[in-house]
Amino acid sequence: MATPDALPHDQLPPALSARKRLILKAIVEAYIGSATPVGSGQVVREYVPDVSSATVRNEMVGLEEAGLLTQPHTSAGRVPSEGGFRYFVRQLMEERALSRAEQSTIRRQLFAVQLAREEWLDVATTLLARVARVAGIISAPVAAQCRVKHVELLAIQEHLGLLVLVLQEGTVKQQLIDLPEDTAQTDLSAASGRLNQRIHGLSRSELEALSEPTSDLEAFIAARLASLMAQIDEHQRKEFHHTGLVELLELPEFQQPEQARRIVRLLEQPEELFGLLETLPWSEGMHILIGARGPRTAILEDLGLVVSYYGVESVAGGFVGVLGPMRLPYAEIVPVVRYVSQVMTESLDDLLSPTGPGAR
Amino acid sequence: MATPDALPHDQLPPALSARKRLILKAIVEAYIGSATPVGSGQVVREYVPDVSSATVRNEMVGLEEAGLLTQPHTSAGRVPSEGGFRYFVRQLMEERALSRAEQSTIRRQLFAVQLAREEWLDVATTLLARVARVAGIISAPVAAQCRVKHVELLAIQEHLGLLVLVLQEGTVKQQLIDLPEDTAQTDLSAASGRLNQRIHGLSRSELEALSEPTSDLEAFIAARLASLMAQIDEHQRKEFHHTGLVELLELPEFQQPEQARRIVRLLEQPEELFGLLETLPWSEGMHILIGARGPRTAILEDLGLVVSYYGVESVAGGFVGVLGPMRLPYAEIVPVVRYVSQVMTESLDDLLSPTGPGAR
DNA sequence: GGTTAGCACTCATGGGAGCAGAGTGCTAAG
DNA sequence: CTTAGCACTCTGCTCCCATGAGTGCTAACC
Repeated sequence: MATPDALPHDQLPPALSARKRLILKAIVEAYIGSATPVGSGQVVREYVPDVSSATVRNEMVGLEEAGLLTQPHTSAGRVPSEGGFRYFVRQLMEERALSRAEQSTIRRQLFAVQLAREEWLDVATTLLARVARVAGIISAPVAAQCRVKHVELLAIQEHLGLLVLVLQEGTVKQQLIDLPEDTAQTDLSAASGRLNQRIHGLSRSELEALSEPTSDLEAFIAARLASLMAQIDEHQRKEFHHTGLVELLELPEFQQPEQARRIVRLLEQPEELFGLLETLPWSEGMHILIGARGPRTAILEDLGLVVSYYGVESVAGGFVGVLGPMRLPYAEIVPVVRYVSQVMTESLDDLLSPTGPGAR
Repeated sequence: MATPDALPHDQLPPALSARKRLILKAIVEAYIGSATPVGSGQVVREYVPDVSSATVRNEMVGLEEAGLLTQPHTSAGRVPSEGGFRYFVRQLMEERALSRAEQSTIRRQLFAVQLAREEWLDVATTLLARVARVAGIISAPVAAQCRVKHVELLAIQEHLGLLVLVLQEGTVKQQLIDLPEDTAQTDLSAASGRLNQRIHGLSRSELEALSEPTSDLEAFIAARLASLMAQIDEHQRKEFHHTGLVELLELPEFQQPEQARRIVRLLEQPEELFGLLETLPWSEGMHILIGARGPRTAILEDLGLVVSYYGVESVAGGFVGVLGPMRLPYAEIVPVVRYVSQVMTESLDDLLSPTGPGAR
């Protein structure tokens, strides 16, 4: 099957006259605001008062031939096509700069939960939701191999122990395990203490490759630890948070039950979304995906996705961003997503640095 | 404001002839299956072949006068009213018994995650979703005060410690905290060891009332512990899981965007649902709420809710159940919800008993 | 040559009118 | 008390038409 993932007009955007660009920008902005087709009259009235509607109409014909606009039917106004939105995002959009106040709000909230890493993604999503207003907000950690920072085994009851694992990025996981025989807490502490000195910073596979266990108990702990880490690596890739679904369903594009179900499915059963995110190169940071362009992005038909990678590759990280209708207010959202991911990366760096967060 | 929470015909259900009951049962069952009004012809054809449709019509007039049926319009069939559904659930429904196989599936899955208490509610919801087919499934832990089983403080870095708290019902919570000064792990272990002997089984408020700390460090740990427990008590009441939203949105009753939004809101922003659940007396176990009957249950208009309490009052517990359209297949769902909550209670009992789960 | 006024054309939308079908309520007979 | 028969009611559907928004084209204008 051919993969039309890159259309020619997208690699080399068509050169447009200044006025065509102005009109396209006007139409996209108007459409983002209203979700209704934009007519030549409206463009003149609200955006380009110094030409006539007939001129605008002539230009619109050109824009339509360039594949940037479409007409739902003959006597409706114009709607930006996928290509039109992409052109807008790349060439026309003027990103709104974040104010000092907005920046510090974001920064404050994300650093506030730095010690409660488990709630981090929830905070990030609600933060995005508040700033970006209407939109489905997603955040998902990326499946990097987790690495040990510290491990401890506590005896809770006879035969019952609690394995506590602190990961390098600051999250803590634990699991109740059956203890092999009556084991004193002191033995457990000693064994895990010795183990700690050897496994700091190791991933699951490295842990398993570790040789020469000093004692049976140590080997036992290491085995349980490896199993827990395998679970985490497996489970982490499935963690996914979202907010704003209710607001999303109030938008006109989701009044048709079919469309509503599509976006609910995407957010509630995010496997497909994960599959898509995995294909994005991390290095580029920001990604703006608009509509379907091939089998992989078929799920994004009529939708827009603004995501950014955060974190440190191969240690800890993931995606945060906004999913919504194709007519997202990109000029507002892009800077917010960029800044949030940036602060999240900083915060992670902070925690991963040897001095720890107390050193700030 | 008057609270019409109890209508007369609900306290004392009207006495109906055997045939009326038969016909009502037929109509409710047919409507649960099809979501379309049921005509006299259909009743005769599919449920009561030994009378004529005219007879059924005559009986239906009586049922309508009793408030158990309604007519969407003159020439449509009958639809059960809220009262009709309630009557059905109380008097007519024959609960489908769970097979051995179903019981053991439920039991196996819930006990399988006994050691990973954090995933418990997710397992419960997906379990219910699978058995109950189409419906929004909820599970929410009830805000009981959490009680200490064991506490441990680990030094992770200079100035940075990890407070690990095992709660009596088997869940584990942890928090990174700043350590007061350079403290050796041995000091921490000793202090938390001493503390453990005194705080076993205490709730937050009891912990705070605890007198005579043996050392500064011990007092410090106790204070941080109390703060963490306060957070848990606060946060736990907000935990809420659900599944099956996508399937729910495919039902005919949720094709109108307005109705779809209502149920999505209920599941995504469950505060209102919590408010309702809190008013239910725990002692009764099973609750079947049908439609709106007063200010409190206004959110349930056109909806049906089957929930059961699980757990041990004032220690740990919550609600599991099914939320969906009013025409839920109650005869299928009620036994499943009952059994699931029963097994969850057992599993909790098991864990709370002094011997622990290993003793099974 | 680009721009604009003028105008015919197209097409979605919304309001009846007419029709078929389902289901009822009533009446009178069994 | 039950039931066959029948008139009646109401929805859903289709067809039709008027309305209006917005276009595309042409010819005049600067």
